Amino acid sequence: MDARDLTPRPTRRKPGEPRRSRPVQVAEAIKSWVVEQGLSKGDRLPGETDMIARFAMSKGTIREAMRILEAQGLIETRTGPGGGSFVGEVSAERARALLGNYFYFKNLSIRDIYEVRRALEPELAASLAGQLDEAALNGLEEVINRYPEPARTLDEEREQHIASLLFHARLADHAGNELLGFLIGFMAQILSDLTVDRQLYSPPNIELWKRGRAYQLELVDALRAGDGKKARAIMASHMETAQGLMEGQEAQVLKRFIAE
Amino acid sequence: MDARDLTPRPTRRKPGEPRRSRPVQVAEAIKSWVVEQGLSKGDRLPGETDMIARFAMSKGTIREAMRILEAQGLIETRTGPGGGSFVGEVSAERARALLGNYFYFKNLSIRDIYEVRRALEPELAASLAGQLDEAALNGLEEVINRYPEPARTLDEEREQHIASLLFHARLADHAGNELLGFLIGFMAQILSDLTVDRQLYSPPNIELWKRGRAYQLELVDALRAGDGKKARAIMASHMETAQGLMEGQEAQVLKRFIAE
DNA sequence: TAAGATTTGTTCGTATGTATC
DNA sequence: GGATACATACGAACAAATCTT
Repeated sequence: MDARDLTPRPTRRKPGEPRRSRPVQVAEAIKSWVVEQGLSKGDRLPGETDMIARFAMSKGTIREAMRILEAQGLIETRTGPGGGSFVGEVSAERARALLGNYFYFKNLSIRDIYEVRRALEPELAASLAGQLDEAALNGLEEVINRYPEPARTLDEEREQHIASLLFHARLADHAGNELLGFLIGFMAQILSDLTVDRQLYSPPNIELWKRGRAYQLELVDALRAGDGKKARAIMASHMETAQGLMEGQEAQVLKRFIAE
Repeated sequence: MDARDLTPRPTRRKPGEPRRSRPVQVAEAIKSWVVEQGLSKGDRLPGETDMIARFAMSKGTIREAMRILEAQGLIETRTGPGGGSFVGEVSAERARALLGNYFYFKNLSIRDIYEVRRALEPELAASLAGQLDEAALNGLEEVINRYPEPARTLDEEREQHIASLLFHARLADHAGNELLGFLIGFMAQILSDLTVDRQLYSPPNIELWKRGRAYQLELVDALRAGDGKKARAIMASHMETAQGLMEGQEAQVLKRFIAE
């Protein structure tokens, strides 16, 4: 392994730019070094003492840099012999969390989310027709059948909402297109969070439960039959009614909030 | 400000879960503390010495925790009197970068990206009809007119591709729906990166330039006229031809690669 | 301009924890 | 269980940035 001098050059920064601390600079340097070397998942990075020598920085600075890369999901670190830091793929879960931080401040409306869902989910449904094996299809049906009856308590109601979104997340997991799959999974998650945070499951809505369940069963049939057009149509229709019902819930919550 | 004991409790971890280092635990604790307190953008966090006391941890550990939060875009830190760490909104730019890390490993195809673009961009176009003021419309035209003539050099060709994607990013900036806007901006960026990385601008493609430019001019007209249906149709058509041409470029690159 | 106060930034030496052999 | 090879954590001292006077 080459041991070039990796000391970060004192790059000029534009007046507007915030000053970049050394740990940040080191993290950037390590990142581009990894890319240059063409390292990939699982490959080992130089150890702490090695880094200290290469970058001519103290242990503390190096460690802060490593924590930065770790927070972004780019490396993983283990102690002990054979330990050290390793290149790690960013997991879908972490990517969802990081992206979720961005939208945390944005106060998305149900309408915003469904505008995107209505455009994407039917495409996914169509692309999946005839592509799923029996195990996958059974897995979907298992999720649907977790709640064969209308909810009796508020807790059950909440669980039903979440299970219904889980159905879409499962569908997304099987997407051939990873971009499409990720986006749909992400939306299922923020809807899940919103539902819980804003208690969109209250008051109970039997209509939503009945329609949602029927659509999902029909959809699985169409997927099993390999009928892409039908799958797309069912999903499009499902999205439309779900949006209407969810916006209704959102309005109720707002009303409740104002009334207090 | 209350000074409760925030020492992280030694929470049991499941056998599968990787061990969480103290900086990570502290970062999580700070994050949920901020949420509990209802702090928002610009609010100040306790200083380093304060944190050291609250968490009963060393300075280094606290600092590593802060770097983790900083890497996620959740806080910003300044030195000097009146300095310290502050709650900061995650910028769109940072969110794009973090999400880009996830897809870095995934090797998306042009087809994958356009499957999503074809579903989303027409929606954006339609939603923007009649919504943009003259300044915004002129801004869009300025981008289009950066390259009124076909490229003469490879460098110009690359710049034209990127400017064309910038047009879409600008459009996305004006979206009323922040989710939709972010996603389209993100796709413009990864396409931009892919174009440069894989040299998808080579060989020069006059057809792509001519059609793209014509579509964009028509689109701005439709937006100015407030004709949503027309805007949607133009964008849908634009996406379809662009996908075809870009997949052609991708195939050429592949061929060139095999031939070598 | 200069000095002083405040707050983060960086270093180094040492000790401890953890996983492998 | 002991030796080894790693990361992890602590504390005290010093440096740098920035605001105020």
